[in-house]
Amino acid sequence: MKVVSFNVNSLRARLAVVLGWLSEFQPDVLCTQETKVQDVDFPTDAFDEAGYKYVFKGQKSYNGVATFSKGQTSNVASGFADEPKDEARLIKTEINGIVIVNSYVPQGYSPESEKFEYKLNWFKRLGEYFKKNFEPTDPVLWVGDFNVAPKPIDVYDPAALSGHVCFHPEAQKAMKEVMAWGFIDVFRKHCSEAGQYTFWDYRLNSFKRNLGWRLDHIMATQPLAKKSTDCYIDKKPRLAEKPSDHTPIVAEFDW
Amino acid sequence: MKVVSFNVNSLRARLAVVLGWLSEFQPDVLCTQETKVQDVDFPTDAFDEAGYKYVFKGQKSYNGVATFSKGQTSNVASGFADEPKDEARLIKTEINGIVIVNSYVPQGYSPESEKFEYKLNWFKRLGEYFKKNFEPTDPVLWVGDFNVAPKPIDVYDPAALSGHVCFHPEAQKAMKEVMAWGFIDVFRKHCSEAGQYTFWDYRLNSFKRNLGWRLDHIMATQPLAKKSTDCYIDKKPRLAEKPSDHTPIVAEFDW
DNA sequence: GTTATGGGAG
DNA sequence: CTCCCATAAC
Repeated sequence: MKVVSFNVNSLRARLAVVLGWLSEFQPDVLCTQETKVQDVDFPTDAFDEAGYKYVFKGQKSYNGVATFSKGQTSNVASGFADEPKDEARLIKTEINGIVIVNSYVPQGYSPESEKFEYKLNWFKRLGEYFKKNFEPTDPVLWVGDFNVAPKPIDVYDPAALSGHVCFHPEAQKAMKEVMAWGFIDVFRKHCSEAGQYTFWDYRLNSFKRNLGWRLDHIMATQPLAKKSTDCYIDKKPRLAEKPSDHTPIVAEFDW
Repeated sequence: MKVVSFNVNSLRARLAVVLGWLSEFQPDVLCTQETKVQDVDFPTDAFDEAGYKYVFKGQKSYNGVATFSKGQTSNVASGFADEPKDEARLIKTEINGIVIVNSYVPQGYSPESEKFEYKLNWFKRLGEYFKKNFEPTDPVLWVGDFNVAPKPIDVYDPAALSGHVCFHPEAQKAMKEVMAWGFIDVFRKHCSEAGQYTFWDYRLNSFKRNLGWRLDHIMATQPLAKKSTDCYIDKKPRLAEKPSDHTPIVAEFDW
């Protein structure tokens, strides 16, 4: 079973890239973030033709998540139960006996801002969400753009980026506390290399110089993690005609 | 010798269409209007690669003209000599012994507006320009988007469009007075059919219903007109991925 | 840089 | 419907 996370930076602007990549890569599950499309405008037809099921939660201009799958989806829910008016950043579904939580964690703007507080709190709420709804012994995947590079090895220049909202001790701690419930970093199970990134700023020619960040993750509970056979970042979509600033991360499971 | 006029409605937005069409059609001269690009941003590299020379006069957002050619250009001049601060609507060059005046005549907004006065006056100044600089016995081409359909046969519904700035007796008269100096309508020399248009409004599905206007013209002085062998409108670019609202008009000369 | 928006223009 | 712009977010 092949599961992917990909921040598409507008699903409609990236439609050709996403469809081409789906067709070539044939993942079982594709979790996308920053779809930037309202539900009413979601391009369902294109994915019907591609033979994928979909669940989505979007809003105008910003955020938005969508999960595509070959197999049937069930028990779909979006956002946190207590906060129906939240931004479109979380969608849960069950596919093939696995709970898949697709999340677009707030970026946080600056460490002094309210948005950063919102980010830290969002992680906290997500931690409570897992505790309340699942057990670490369940097959659960937490997937998406976390807007956090967990360790110095996960950014191109830890010294220069020190204190950035996506490489900030408090953000790292907030993420770690969610992890502590029972998640394993599937990528780091398979690869301990430096220089492995999923995001490059559009500016500065950062992709060509590999000035990147590892912000997109596939986390699995123990029963799933022990069945993972591979995890890798696919940089091909970043070389497409209209690349996103993120690139897909792929995990494979014996499931 | 193949000469073309094409209002591209943004040269940069239409770059792929224009390059593809150039490569397929191989005209000797291509006059474009509404390039909507400042000279500093002109996409010279793409046309260098395509093997075309270019002369251009542009401005931000609106108007702009560019003439492309396989052969060498000389004696380039833009605008009217007396009005250096005019909009970028006229560029003259000489190619292969022919004077080529590429013009984007003001649209005129509404018959009551100052812009319509400007349009009528622009034709008048152009008439004086020809009188002052050339003889009707010279090989001169006046080419471009004139924003005038000269006769009822040149619009899809003369009754409904009566009084429109592009089908207005005063605009038609102003254009006719420039013609009277010594120009022949090369298209009408070869084709007297109705329903032959070069412009369709993006709205209303007008292209599919052929609700068009013949606004783009290739006019020639006698020595050139008598050597014209064909003149036709090529609707293929209007079927491209990103069509302009205009389509090219092509003239061929034994020259 | 690249996406989005809304307003102005045709 | 398709451009342009300015602004905002990342």
